[in-house]
Amino acid sequence: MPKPVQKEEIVSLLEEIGTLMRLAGENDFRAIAFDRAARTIESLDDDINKYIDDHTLTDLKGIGKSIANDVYEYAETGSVPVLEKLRDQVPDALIAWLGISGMGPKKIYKIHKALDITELSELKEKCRDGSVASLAGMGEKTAEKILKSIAWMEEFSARCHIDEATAVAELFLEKMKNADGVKEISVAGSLRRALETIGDIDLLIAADGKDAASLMERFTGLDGVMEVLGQGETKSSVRTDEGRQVDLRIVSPAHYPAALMYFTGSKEHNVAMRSLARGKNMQLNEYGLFHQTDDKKADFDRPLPTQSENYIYRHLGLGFIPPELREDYGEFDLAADGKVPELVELSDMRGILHVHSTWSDGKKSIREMAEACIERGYEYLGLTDHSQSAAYAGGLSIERVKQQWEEIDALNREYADKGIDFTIIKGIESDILADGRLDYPDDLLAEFDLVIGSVHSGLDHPPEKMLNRLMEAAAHPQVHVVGHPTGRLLLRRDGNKADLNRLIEHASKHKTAIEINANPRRLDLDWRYGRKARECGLMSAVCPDAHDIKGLDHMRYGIGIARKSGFTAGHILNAKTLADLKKWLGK
DNA sequence: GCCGTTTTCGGCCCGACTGTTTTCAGTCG
Ligand SMILES: Nc1nc2c(ncn2[C@H]2C[C@H](O)[C@@H](COP(=O)(O)OP(=O)(O)OP(=O)(O)O)O2)c(=O)[nH]1
Ligand SMILES: [Mg+2]
Ligand SMILES: [Mg+2]
Ligand SMILES: [Zn+2]
Repeated sequence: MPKPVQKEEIVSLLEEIGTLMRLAGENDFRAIAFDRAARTIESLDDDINKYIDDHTLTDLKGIGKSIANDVYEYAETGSVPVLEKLRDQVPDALIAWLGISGMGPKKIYKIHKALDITELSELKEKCRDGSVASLAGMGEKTAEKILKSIAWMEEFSARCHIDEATAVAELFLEKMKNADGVKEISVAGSLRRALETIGDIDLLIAADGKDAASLMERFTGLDGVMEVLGQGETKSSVRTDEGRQVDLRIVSPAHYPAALMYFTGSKEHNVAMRSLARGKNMQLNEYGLFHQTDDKKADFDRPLPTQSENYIYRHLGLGFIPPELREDYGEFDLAADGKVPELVELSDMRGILHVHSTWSDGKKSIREMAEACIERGYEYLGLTDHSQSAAYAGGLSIERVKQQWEEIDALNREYADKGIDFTIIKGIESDILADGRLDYPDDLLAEFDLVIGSVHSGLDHPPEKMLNRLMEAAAHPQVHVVGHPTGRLLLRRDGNKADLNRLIEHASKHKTAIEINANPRRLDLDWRYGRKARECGLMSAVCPDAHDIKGLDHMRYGIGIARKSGFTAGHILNAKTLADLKKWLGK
């Protein structure tokens, strides 16, 4: 029996093979096969070791005999011959060079071979001293561009949080939308899909051909544009002062729907759509959906009607797929059967859960937070300050809890007297202690109307132990919601590696919800667990985890993740009316 | 390397921009 492996190990193993293959100049389709296999393993929601023990990996899509045997071999021996051979051929250090924009596998391998260098520092040196420019197919500009790209890479991170990207996008939208000739304008790319982190910001404009050039000029000349990375007739890219890349694509109004679909992606969704089209003797690109010519190219003289994205899905026998679902992560199965869920919307939300006040580490009083909720049209606020062990965050002693309840009671009476239809719910975000117990005696916990159990300490516990803590909390009769289950901080700190598929099964069984923490630094539970969660009938809650008033406006990002998860309003606790929520909490 | 109610071999998404080239490869979206 081979020793158990972690899913993540296999994923990075396959990714490394694929990447090194490309660098080694292998057939790209072979490399793509390894990438695809990695994606399949990554999306597995049961134990990979079962497939390894039973030798059934080839049941999975994109995994054939060859890759399956590589994985079995790895599980047995800890190494794979094909990878060892590739490592001999291509130094691992070259993988870092792929982060330099404008540098792909061909250039990297060529420079590495011709100049016998592998380190980034050496590459910089050889760009400066003219060695790179003297290579065939390269020149002065090549070397300059490499140096510039390395500088960008070292100064700015490749991806950013979604709130930062949203702010950049809104600024550019504002500055472009009233320009002469703009007929339509939209955010596209990962931001439109509400991905948890954003690489660059993609904008699409519909305009007549005569206006395109002046719009491009306007875009590349905007305040805050530090550098123009490229400028053509239909698309341009710039870098902002903050180091974010913004791409603009301009198409004529007739092409706008197809272009919006293309530019929204994801790449994997696009590839799947285009393959589907070919399978039906049609060709899909950013200009539309077309019948085929005899040599299976797009016949631009024979377009199908595409007045909206929806038309394109229809022609391909699919229901409309909302942008958030376009990740090639199961949406085609849903859309083919007409089973795309009616996704939850921000306007479905009736109340706010998981908010901190000055009683613990929040910046605003209960009254201030409550009034901000009222202004935003919410019916209730589930106040959840930190519990007593969270000394670092001003966690509440039992005595303070009781004092807080008095303040809440007084505020609720005041709202009732004034005829304001708003209720503050007595809640707590209780630490899940190292042994899985909660942070107050059960009889006190029972007096709260809302208990969120979250891990804030012992973050380095091994996966199995962490899972046990989370499962124990989920099974605790007084716990309603498990908070930010992995504890990840996007772009900063990986979350714990507990098997969340098992937590989801367990929580569903005990009728405990798992939150989607809407803070753009967390967005945890991750949307990739949505399918599993829906299968298990898990409830969730979209929680701002707000420590100040601005934090309440993070709800939109949490809703994005809830939609990516495939959740309807029926899956979300705080889409319930207060009466229904109370019924659920009191179960 | 993977896959198949049009196939077990021959496809695998498709177009824009750049730089170095003299007709296109490489990279990116
Ligand atoms: N058909 C096709 N479309 C692509 C390809 N690469 C990118 N696109 C489309 C889909 C992408 O969502 C869109 C924008 O590209 P980006 O590189 O900005 O990717 P995206 O925004 O999805 O992710 P990001 O957060 O920017 O890394 O362009 C491709 O290889 N083929
Ligand atoms: Mg993008
Ligand atoms: Mg882009
Ligand atoms: Zn917390």
